[in-house]
Amino acid sequence: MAQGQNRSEHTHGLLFLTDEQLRKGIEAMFFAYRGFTADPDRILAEKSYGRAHHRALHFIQRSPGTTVNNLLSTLGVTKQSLNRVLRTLIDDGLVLNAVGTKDKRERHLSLTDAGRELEQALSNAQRDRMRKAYRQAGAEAVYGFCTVLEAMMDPELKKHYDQLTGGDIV
Amino acid sequence: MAQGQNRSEHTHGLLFLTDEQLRKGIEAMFFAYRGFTADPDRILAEKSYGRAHHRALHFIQRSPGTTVNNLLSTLGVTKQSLNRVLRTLIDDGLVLNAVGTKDKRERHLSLTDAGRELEQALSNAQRDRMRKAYRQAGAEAVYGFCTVLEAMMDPELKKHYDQLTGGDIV
DNA sequence: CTTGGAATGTCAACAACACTGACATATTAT
DNA sequence: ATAATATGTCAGTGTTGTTGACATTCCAAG
Repeated sequence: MAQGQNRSEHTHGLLFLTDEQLRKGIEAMFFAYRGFTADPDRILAEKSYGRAHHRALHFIQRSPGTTVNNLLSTLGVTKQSLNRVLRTLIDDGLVLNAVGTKDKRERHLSLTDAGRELEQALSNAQRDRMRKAYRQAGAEAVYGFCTVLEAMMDPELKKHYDQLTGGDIV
Repeated sequence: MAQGQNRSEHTHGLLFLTDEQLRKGIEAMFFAYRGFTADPDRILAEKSYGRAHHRALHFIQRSPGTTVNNLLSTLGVTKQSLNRVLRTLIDDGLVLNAVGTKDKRERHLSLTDAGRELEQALSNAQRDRMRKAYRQAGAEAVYGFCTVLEAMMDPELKKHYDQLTGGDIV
């Protein structure tokens, strides 16, 4: 299917992108995302948690002491939706909810030891797959991988990403 | 945050992957996937369809005449879940459901003109973002992007992907 | 030709996770 | 005092996934 032409586009740095090539990239995203979430999903199912719990744990771990509002805009869900998840995590003793010292309206979220433990288990599973994929693909590919993903983000989401990662990946 | 070291890892082709770097890749997938689905989601919301409808339309367009069972294993959902979606698409006149000629148990799925029209609108929106990201990132990056995504897939899903794409991307 | 199994469709119930809208409370800012 | 902010909560709804059960249709093997 015109693979020679495709390769030449690649090696010559030209981008004559056909709909077919774009469609392949779309399908790659679809199938890869399934793999991306598969391992944590298995762990979560055991503890009757869902993906939403994983996301909350991840970003709380990533920004300990973050406020509910900040987490809200990072995750891009409604407060009711986030609250349902946070409620169970707090009740189960995985997340701490501390009243702010400067502004007492704010609640600062952090993980308990148990919360860190689960977050670690989930992250390890996800990182294992990511590490294998990285190793298999090679450093150049990883660099390109992140570059394209960053270019795919909505500007508003990119801000959150940059804030978390310091704007540079790999 | 040790970016000089990161860059050297990249340029020297070595992969000393820290948990921090892997975590960044994970967040890139998370934020990018949100952007990836954002544009089709807006169109779908207007017509009160969901992502599941988009996926069905996409893979039926991709393999016209495919059977329900094949679609089932590609999408990785239960037949009840898929059937609910197919039902509405067939009733709304977007999908055709033809009894198999050789094996009359099988149903062969294809798009009507209206179905093709919606699928095109959805795909165009998604491809536009993908195209911009590809152009912005460059050909080398695109190649790496697909390589890493492919390495991230479950072997079972990779089969479906290879079957659809012919095993070579970009 | 009967029978077993495969492919499909459908019903019911349920759960996760998103949404909207409304309302309460505490706190801070004006 | 009053307005705005940050958070929490209640109620209702929708999409998408799940299980389990059951019927139908049809192919293929005995």
